[in-house]
Amino acid sequence: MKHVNYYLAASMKKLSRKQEIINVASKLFKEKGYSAVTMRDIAKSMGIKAASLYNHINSKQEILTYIIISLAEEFTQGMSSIKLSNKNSIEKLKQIVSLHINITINNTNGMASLNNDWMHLKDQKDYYLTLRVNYENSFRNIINKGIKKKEIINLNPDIMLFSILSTLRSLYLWIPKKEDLDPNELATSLSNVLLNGINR
Amino acid sequence: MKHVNYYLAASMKKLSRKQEIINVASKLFKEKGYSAVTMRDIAKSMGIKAASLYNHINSKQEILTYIIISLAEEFTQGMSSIKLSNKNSIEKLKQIVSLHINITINNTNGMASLNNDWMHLKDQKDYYLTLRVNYENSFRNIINKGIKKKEIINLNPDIMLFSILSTLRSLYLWIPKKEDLDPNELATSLSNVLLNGINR
DNA sequence: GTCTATATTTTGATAGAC
DNA sequence: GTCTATCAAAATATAGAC
Repeated sequence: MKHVNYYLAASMKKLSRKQEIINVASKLFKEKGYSAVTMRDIAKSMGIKAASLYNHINSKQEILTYIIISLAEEFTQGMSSIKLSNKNSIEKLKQIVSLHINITINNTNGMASLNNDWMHLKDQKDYYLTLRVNYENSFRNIINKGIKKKEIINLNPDIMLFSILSTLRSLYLWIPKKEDLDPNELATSLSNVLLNGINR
Repeated sequence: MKHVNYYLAASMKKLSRKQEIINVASKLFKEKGYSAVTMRDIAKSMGIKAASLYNHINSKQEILTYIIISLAEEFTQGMSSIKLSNKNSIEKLKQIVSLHINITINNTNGMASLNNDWMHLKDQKDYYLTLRVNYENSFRNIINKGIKKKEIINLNPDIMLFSILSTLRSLYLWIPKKEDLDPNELATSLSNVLLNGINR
C-alpha cells in the first residue's frame, strides 16, 4: 500500500509554468502597477529571458486578464452564495467581510491588479465592469433590505456601501503586513468595527 | 473708484501654463495611472505638441512630484492643526474626516496619484514616505489616546486605523460621482457611519 | 523550454527654427 | 511659446536554432 501525504502533495505540486508566470507577474504588478512592469521584469524574476515567456502565455495582456477575471468571478460566486443564504442583513454583511478577507489572503497580489489595473483590460474590460456593477448592486440590495427591516440604521445607503466596500477593497494593502493572522479573528474584529463603529 | 469682482477675478485668473499641465496630467494619471500616460497624451489633451511641454516643465517626473508632494504637505499641515486643537479624540477624528473630504473635493484627480503612483517618485520618494508614516502615526496616537480616555472602544487600534483611513483614502473614487455634494453634510454623515457603525 | 537575434513601435527628451 | 525633426532607449512580440 502506497502512502501519500496529500497535503504535502498538494502544497508542493509543481505549478504549471503558466501559473508560475502569473504569480510572479501579480507580485510585480502589485509593486509597480501593470504598465510599469515589463516582460523583461517578469522574466528576470523567474531567471529566464523575456522571449521564453511567450512559450507559455500569448501576451502581457493575457496575464492581466487572467489575474483580474478569475478574481472577479470568485467574488461573483461568493456573493451569489451569500444572496441564497437564509440570513438577516447583518449576517450577510459579515459573510461579505469574510469573503473579502478569504479571497485577499489567498491572492493578496492579485487583488492589487483587480483594484488598480482593471482599466488596462482590453477584450474583457466590459465583462469585468458588468461583474463589478452587479456585485455592487447586490451589496446595495442587502443594505437596502436591512434598512427596510430596521436591522440597519436609516442613513444614506450609498455612504454605507462606499465606506464598507472601500475598507474591504483596501485589505490587500494591509493584510500582508500582519504576520500572525487568523482570518476568522480578523473577520470578527473587522465586522465589529464596520458594523458597530468605534465610538464608545 | 474701480469696481472689481474679486470672486470672478480669482476664479477666472489665468492659470500658469505649468499649472495647466499639472491639472491635465492629474486627470490623465487618475484615468490610467502615471506609467500609462505619455507626454504625448498630456500634450494632445492641451492641443499642443509634446516638445512644447518642456518649455514649462523639466520632466514627466517633475509633474508627478509636484502633484504628490503638495498634497502630502497639505495633509501634514492639516494634521498638525488637528493635533494642536483642544478637542477630545472623537472630535479630532471628525476633523480628520473633514480634512480628507475638503482636500479630496479640491483636488480629486491629484488624490489618485497620491494613492496609487507614489512608488514612481524618484528624488522625493523618501520624503513622501516620511510624511506618510508621520501622518499615520499621528492618526494612531489620536486613536490610542481615545482608547485610554475611554472615548473609543478598546479594540485593536490598527484595525480601526486601517478601516477609517482606507475609506478616507478612497474618497477620490467616489466624490466625483456625487453631483450635488455639500462637504459639510458628507462630513457629518460619513463621520457618523465611521464612528457609530451601521448596526441598529 | 530556453536561448539569441531582431523587427516594429513607442517612449522621454533635446536642438533649433519661427 | 510652439513647432518640426530627431535621437537614444526601452517596449512587446516573433523567428528560428538548440
